[in-house]
Amino acid sequence: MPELPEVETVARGLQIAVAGRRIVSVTLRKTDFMDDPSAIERELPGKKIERVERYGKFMLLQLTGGEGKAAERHRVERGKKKILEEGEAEGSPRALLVHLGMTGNMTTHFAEQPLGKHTHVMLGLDDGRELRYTDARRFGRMAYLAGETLAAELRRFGADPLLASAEEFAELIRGSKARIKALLLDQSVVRGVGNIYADESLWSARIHPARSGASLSLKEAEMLRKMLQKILRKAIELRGSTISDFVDGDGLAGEYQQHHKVYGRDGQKCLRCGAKIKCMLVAGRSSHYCAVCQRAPRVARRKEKKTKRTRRVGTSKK
DNA sequence: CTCGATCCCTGGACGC
DNA sequence: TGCGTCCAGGGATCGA
Repeated sequence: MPELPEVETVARGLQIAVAGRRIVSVTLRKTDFMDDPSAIERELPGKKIERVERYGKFMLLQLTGGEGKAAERHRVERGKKKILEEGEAEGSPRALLVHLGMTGNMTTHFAEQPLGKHTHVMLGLDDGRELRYTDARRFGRMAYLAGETLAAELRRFGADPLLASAEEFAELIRGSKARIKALLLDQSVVRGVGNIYADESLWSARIHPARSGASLSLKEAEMLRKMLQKILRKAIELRGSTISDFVDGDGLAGEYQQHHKVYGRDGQKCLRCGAKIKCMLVAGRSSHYCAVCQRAPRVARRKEKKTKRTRRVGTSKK
């Protein structure tokens, strides 16, 4: 499941593999995960991939230069005013935004290699290779954005956890009554953190996932920031976590899953105190924690005792 | 503002 | 072996 470290891993790989290459062709299969498939078909051919970087859980393929004939015609038709409004004037930034969702990946192939079952985008490159996007569940997203549209999209997201200062982070977290786990997962608060690294950092900082952000002391907020950064850096170093099938551009699995302290360890012993690791739903996500090391807020503690098991009956159909 | 519920989607795990 | 069912997860959206 690609979170910040996994996306960083893929982005770094692609920076080496495809930066400087020009896109010569675009072939799409399923397109329901794209904002505007026709824009992708129209705008990408002729563009050069200047660089590939990570933005939260997104990859940004920064594009420059040449337009396809169709794009040129399209522009002329719309007139200059409209173009400026949409921020597509000459020299304005353009990028292909790629979110890997749960099962997405982007890798280079030789054009003659057979397509995977869930490969939905093939970008032909000027050296004969293909940059392919594969995503079984299509929880990902792909969008071609430029100028102010691109800038506005990027503004929706919060701080990069690796860059956030102590003051900024504490303010973001302590300024909300929402539960800390929900805040960590909220991309408009902090960009890039998903379920695994939220649980891992909360365990390391000894903070219960159901605590309100506002209830954290300055010291706790700073501990959380430090642990989060430490964990993310280490995970990047180890090319992320491979739970089911995540691999980087070289087909290499990540190794950070071997360092998970709580995620997926429910029922096993806490590596710090030996108590049993528990799992509860917080912010709609399974949250792994140690009830001894991470002291629960009052409300949650009461709830934990009362609530046995709320099973929902599936919506049978078909 | 914050919450939970629901939907999207498919592979894999599990029960029978 | 082969069904059916449930579950995972990020994010959008909607109603409470």
